[in-house]
Amino acid sequence: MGNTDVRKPVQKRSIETKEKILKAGFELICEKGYYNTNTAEIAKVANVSTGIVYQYFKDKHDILVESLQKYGDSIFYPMLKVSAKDLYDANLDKILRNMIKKFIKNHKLSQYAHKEIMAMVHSDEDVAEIYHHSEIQMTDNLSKIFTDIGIPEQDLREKAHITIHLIDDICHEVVYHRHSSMNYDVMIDLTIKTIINLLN
Amino acid sequence: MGNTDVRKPVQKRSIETKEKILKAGFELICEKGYYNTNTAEIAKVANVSTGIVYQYFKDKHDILVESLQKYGDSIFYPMLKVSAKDLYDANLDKILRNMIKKFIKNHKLSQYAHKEIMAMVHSDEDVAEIYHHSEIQMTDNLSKIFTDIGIPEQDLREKAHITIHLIDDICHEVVYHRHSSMNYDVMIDLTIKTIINLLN
Amino acid sequence: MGNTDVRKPVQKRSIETKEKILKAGFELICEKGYYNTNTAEIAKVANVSTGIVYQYFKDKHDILVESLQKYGDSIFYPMLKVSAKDLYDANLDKILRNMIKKFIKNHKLSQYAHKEIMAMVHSDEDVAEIYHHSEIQMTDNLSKIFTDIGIPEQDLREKAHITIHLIDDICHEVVYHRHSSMNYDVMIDLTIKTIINLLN
Amino acid sequence: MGNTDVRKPVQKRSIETKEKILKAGFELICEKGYYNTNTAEIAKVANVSTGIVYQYFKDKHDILVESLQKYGDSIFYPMLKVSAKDLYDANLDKILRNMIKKFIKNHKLSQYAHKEIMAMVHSDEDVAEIYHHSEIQMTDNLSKIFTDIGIPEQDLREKAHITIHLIDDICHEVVYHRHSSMNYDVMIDLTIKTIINLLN
DNA sequence: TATGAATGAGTCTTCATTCAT
DNA sequence: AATGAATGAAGACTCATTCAT
Repeated sequence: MGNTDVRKPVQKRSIETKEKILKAGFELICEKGYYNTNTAEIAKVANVSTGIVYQYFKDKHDILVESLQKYGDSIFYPMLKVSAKDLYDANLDKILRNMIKKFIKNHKLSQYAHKEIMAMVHSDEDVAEIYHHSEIQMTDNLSKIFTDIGIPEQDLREKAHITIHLIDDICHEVVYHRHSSMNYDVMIDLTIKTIINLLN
Repeated sequence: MGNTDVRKPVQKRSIETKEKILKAGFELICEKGYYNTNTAEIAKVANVSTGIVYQYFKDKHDILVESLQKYGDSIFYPMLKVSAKDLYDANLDKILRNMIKKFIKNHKLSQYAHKEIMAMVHSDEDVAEIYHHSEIQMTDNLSKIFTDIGIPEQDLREKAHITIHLIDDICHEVVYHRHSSMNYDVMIDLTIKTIINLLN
Repeated sequence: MGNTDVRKPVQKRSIETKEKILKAGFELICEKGYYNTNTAEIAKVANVSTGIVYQYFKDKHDILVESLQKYGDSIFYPMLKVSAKDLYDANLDKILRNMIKKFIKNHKLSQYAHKEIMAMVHSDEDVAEIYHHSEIQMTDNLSKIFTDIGIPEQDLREKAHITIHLIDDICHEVVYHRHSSMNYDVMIDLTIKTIINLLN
Repeated sequence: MGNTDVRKPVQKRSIETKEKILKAGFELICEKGYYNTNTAEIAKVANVSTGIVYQYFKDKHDILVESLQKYGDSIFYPMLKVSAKDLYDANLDKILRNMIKKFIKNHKLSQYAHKEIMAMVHSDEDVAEIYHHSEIQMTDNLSKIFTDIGIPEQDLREKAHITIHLIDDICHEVVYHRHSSMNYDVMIDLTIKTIINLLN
């Protein structure tokens, strides 16, 4: 009888509360990491009481999982959020440069998140599943983009996958900017050239 | 308070004890992650008492740092431990294939470690320093290898850096083998081809 | 890390809990000393969980400081809690005798406290500040009492200070009653006579 | 058979070792307090190993007790170490001033000790016994001095006792010098005057 | 006698989670 | 639906004491 399970909010107010928690949780975890974020803080940032958190989420881990399901893509592959407009001129070099630019611009949320979440992929089945689902989808997205602009079909998904990693790497390199001895403009050019070569 | 500095072991027994703790700590952290490993467990696996840990290490974090300094390379860049023999035939394709093979063979330790440590790079200055030091060194190593086998000098360090990431990515892809829809043999071939192209 | 500041209780229940902890902490510290009292015990005596203690106090030391701020005067200068009634007859001898009597009657709390706290004055800046603030206030109080009953103003604060110590000493002497060879009635008389002489 | 008790050193080297521990322990405890001093530190300052400490002392507490027995007087009543020379001119005012001067000069060791030890008097029977034995002896000493310089015998021990406290108080006042609003020269003069009056 | 490495019980503190209101 | 006070298990770290050498 007693419905002590996690509540599935239907009322508008409920939905908003859950949303606030999810957002606060995601932001804090991204910023400081899962283990350095506590539920009291999440509640505080979400502007709700600590108790209410457990009416919408089974436990802390659940907040992580649900927030990843909701916002994960934005940290996993921010550079792949290419709009139709970006693809309009169908110039591969431009498209790739756009992706990199976009990533760098939006990297705020990803500061800590990307790597930390990746780490959890190895210890947490739920996180792993979300991540790989996201990865496949992104690969498919990119494959489709490539098809659209006339890249030959052969091994396309494998190529897309490598491309994603190449972009991801150069982006992180630039964003975190750790190597003073490295010329980033050269690296970006090299990366783009490499991808274009890979695709042809 | 107190003058209980961290002990610098000189006697043989001391050195062994510190070694045991370091090894146990590193293995557990790699396997389960830093936050999921507690000092009592490290002591237990090392077969020592909890107290002794703090005679050799300032705190738990210190175990992480020292173990990374000691064993870090093996998780950061296992594929770059190329021997002179590997370079003997001077065939780039073979060298790269060897690296990948070596990585895959030795990935045991890296299970959890690589990603988690990378995550900490963003929250932990000490870890960041060790990692980036390692990264630079690996880039230099690879640059030297490339020079040795006659790759032109231009932008060599940038190219080496991209190469490392390409190898790293494909290795993880294969080791964790997540994507049933992906043909790994093709990916390896593509990666090697891409690198060779990049270098010429 | 985290934003778990110390809570400032506003609700009635909160205030009571904090009060209970403060009281338990103070009593235990007085009875057994700061270092021989542990937080688990404080919580137990206060009839709360160990965790809640740290919602109201930053740490164990904070319990000491706050309890001193609240109850300190009662152990530092119990004899100076003279009421207006005590001063009514304006007889110095009677006033002093009253102080001593009052101290002896109320010495329960001070069993361990007075000396231990005094000891901490030398190692603990916070305790020192509270104590000296209390000391000054007591000196001022007594000066005022003296002025009220017509003692000449010259060097009055210095005289009050010496007076306080003389009373304090005789009180402790009597309360702890260590010296079988000493006649306490004589000592009290001598002390009072000495003070009266000092003031004129 | 096995003589596992605490060793009574007879050989010269043994005696010296024990001495070193005693001295180091006493100094550290005086300086930082009993609870803030650990045995490892005592051993280090004494320049011996941690293990050897337990061949000469039953436990940490034993170090405290024995060191108090040996050096206690110097912190309990440093001002009473009057030499025959000091008494030569038989001027009470001068004698008392000398005591105060001597105390202030030698207060180094007493920094922390006096109060802390006093605190322990209330929780530690052994310390209590030592302290009170010392107190009685000092009272007797001073009584004898007073007799020697012709102070009338009546209630002499009680007077000596009060005198000791008066000197003790003024000395601490001056040494720790906390009250900017207090004129210490005046206080010293008042104290001496008070004592002289008390004795006549 | 002496060393100093090792022990492990004890202490403070944190935090995910529950509960009374 | 919501609050926030309360819980208590768990973890990092300390230190008096013992033990192998």
